Amino acid sequence: MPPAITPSKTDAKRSRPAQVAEAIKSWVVEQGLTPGDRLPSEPDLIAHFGMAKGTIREAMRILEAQGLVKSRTGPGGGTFVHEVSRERAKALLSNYFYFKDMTIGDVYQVRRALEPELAASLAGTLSQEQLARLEEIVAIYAEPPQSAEQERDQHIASLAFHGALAEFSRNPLLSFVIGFIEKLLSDITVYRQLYTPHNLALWESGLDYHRRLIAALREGDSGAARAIMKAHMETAWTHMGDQEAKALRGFLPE
Amino acid sequence: MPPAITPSKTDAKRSRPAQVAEAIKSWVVEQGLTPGDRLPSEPDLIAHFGMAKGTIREAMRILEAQGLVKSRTGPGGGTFVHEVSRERAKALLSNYFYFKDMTIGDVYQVRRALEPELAASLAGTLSQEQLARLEEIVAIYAEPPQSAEQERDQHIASLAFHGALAEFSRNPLLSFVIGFIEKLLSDITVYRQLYTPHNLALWESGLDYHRRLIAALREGDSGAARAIMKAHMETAWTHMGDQEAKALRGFLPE
DNA sequence: ATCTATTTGTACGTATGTATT
DNA sequence: AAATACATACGTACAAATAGA
Repeated sequence: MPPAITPSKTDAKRSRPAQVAEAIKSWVVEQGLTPGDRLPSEPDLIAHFGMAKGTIREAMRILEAQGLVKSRTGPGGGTFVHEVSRERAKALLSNYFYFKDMTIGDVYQVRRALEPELAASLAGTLSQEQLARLEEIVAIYAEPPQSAEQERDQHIASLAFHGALAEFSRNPLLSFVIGFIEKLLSDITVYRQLYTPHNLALWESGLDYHRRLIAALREGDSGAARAIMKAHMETAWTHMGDQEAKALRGFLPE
Repeated sequence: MPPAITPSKTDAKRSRPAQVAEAIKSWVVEQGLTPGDRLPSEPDLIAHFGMAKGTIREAMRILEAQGLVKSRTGPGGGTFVHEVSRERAKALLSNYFYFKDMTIGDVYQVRRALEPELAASLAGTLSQEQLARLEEIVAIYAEPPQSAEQERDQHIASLAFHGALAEFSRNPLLSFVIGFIEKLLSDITVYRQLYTPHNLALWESGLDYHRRLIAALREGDSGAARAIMKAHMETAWTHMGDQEAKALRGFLPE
């Protein structure tokens, strides 16, 4: 059942493949197709739109680049509707910020507002497995780092702690934004060695915050969770120093 | 100057066009190309990668779908690096949330945390033109609506007020997230007639909040701006009622 | 394990737009 | 107005991958 869309609509400006991609997208929405559903085969689309193979394929690539479909070869193969993955969405959004001058301070302005809210909303909602997962992560930086490499790994892990909290949230928007922030900071740590020069006091306080947070989450003490996270963010914020002006730029992930 | 990347790297899983797109992307980063810079011509890329035209073109479509390049025909034409636009980034991110069950309540949980912060950070930083723009927007809903259509337009405008504030921010991340939220709510209003059934008291309070906010922003009173926005959000939040459970879904914009 | 059918993936040559000079 | 330089579109042929007999 090929899409019932006219080949060339009023938006004459756009390229043919872009128009086709758009038509297929609307068709998917109209039909209420869900992940796993199959799109018409390449030959079918060629016949239906009356266009060349290359044109149809380019359209498919557009949809694929957006993470909306995935193709498989072979019998029973074809192109299938695909749920845009979290990772894909983060990567695409990173492209946008690549061209922006964003500072660590900018990121923390958002973190300070959102992370306490996340912590509060998570209190009392986590399963034993999820709490255990958090403790696993904390264990990675339970001891002071012995090398620069280990210090970096610990820094990544402490960011992953926040990423895990984000994943546990039932609020897709809050979850995504905090997860994206974690990726931003994590990428910058990996690609640019931009992590706090070792500071024993800061490391100790961070560890303590994370442990107290887990306790508050386990006990379902929403107010305490919020307060702990708030203090955690403020501490990190005040210790950022000159790094806050540092722009994070220079990578186009995928 | 063709990219100095090997045609087929270790990631054998990905399709050829995807690999080429990735190679070109890294090359752009390495070369430090900026928006407006030209990529090698199609024939050059074909020669360099030793691949067929179609393959190269599909790669270009991938980059174009991500908003990273734009092509022009004619002499002096070609494919050019392009800054990912705000609109494109929002559309791509919308694709992600299309598959999520997000409620109005979820959106407001984030709004309540971010909007007051935005308001506070904007106090005293706005130009006369920007303040005038805000007042222009407020004028649209200065009088009670006369029709359902006008009511919708006013609702969109009051959302645009927040969108304008977001655009005025110098924090790209905060700006984008709030702008994206505005788009989400705005789209849902247009596509689903999902706006508050008319409530004169609520309309009046919203108008009042916006006006007082402009005054606080003009006077540079950061604390007042934050407090006003906070109260504004809380009021809207408490008046949401049963709508907060309503999922916003059903559109794949571009 | 081999063949076979199905469906996407790649290659290449040619023709058609489109905008600049 | 015409030539030029570039992307865009078409059509066919063949290659690769995968599931099933």
